[in-house]
Amino acid sequence: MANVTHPQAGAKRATSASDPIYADIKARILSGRLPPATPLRQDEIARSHGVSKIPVREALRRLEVENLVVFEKNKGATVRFYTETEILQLLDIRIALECRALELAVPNMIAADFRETQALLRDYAQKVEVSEWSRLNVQFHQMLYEPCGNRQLLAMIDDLQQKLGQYLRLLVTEATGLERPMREHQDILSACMAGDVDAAVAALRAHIEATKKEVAAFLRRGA
Amino acid sequence: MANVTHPQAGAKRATSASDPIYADIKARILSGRLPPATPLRQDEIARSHGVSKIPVREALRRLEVENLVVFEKNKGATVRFYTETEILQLLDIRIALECRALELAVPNMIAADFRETQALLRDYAQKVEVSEWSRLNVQFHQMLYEPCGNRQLLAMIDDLQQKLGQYLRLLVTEATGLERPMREHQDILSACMAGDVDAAVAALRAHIEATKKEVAAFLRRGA
DNA sequence: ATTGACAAAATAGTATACGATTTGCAAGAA
DNA sequence: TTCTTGCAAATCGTATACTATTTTGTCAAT
Repeated sequence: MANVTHPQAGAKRATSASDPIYADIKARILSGRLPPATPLRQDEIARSHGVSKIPVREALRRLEVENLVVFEKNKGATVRFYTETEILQLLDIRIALECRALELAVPNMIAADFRETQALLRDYAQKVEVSEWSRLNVQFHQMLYEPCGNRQLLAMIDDLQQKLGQYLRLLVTEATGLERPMREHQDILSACMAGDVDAAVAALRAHIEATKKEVAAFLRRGA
Repeated sequence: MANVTHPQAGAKRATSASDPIYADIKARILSGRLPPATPLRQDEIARSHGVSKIPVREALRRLEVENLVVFEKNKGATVRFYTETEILQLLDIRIALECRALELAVPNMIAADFRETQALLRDYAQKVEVSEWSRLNVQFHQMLYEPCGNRQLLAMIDDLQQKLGQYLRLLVTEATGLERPMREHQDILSACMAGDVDAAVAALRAHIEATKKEVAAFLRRGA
């Protein structure tokens, strides 16, 4: 079954006209520049990218599968929004995926991993800019999971992070402050360094559950 | 943020020409009728469905995002295959998602759930047809997770099951026999009925890990 | 003023058409 | 024979063009 010479092996698929359009719209949705319910006019996108509607539609169909846009027959595509319930459910899925990734990663971590992650946490504590917090937070989590060696799992985690970021970028950091997350991050890392898988997973789970509670409160207050 | 009147709320999107094509090709890939590396000729598919290439390409782009087909520039789409490593990694993701779903589901289970699931297991034991085993197995798992109430999570589990089924439909049941899985299924259900979340999750995890070992052995033998 | 009907404009969806790339095959050279 | 080389056919990718549906704007009747 394994077949190294087959085209799809390493294959960064050569680019088609829909690829840059796909990437552009996706980035704009995930960054919040295209808020939920924004209509995505095909002619307009086509014109702005200097192509016809066909690659545009292909890009939009791809985003549809990723649950980032919604098609309505003869009305076109709009940026999808997630309900409060769905956002909280995504956090439950985060717990599943990230705990598993960490569980698989801990046995593979080496000294260099610990050094780099520890250094990241130090930077984290010193940054004052709120916009940096979010980026560093994501990076911390990625560094924890990366040694798990399961690319598909890492991709799913990344996908979730981006979707949630679209809604939570500001809140979590601003509303929460840094103390709790920082303390929890350190707990997780310490358990990893001790090689205690169960403790690390428990700490991570508690961390995400705490985040979930904050998010739930925030959304109740009417986001 | 919640908005019941918004178009995308309940929204079964009205059908476009690419929908039936998408569904057809997806079903044929997942059932194994279109084996990995099969080229998917756009003109041919278009002709057989009585449409032009455009809806066909949209369908294929959707399948590409789902990792079911691969595009190569100017060569078109082929059915994607997963390597042995990737299949085993999918099983690791199964552990993550299904254990989480069960954990969330157990507290929501009611007497009727137990009755139906128990009945299913009895049927299971009496069926002789191998083809039925696989279907009943999937159904058993779905019934366990359904009370978790997280549609997105259930959809992801279903997606995984189908992708794995494409490769493992026969093997797992034929190579393994029924004794082990049956015993493990009963263990899981008993723990659920006792309301013991931890025991249920532990039993499920052991069940999937055992499956993973069998799959690994099967694949090593050269599937 | 408000509503209803209808025409006009905008937009979506898809077939057709065509240039570009790849593939298959045959003929000739090593 | 085996390896090039060079068409010809097949196939892909996308622009153009046309139809169908939805939205918008206008005007008359209430």
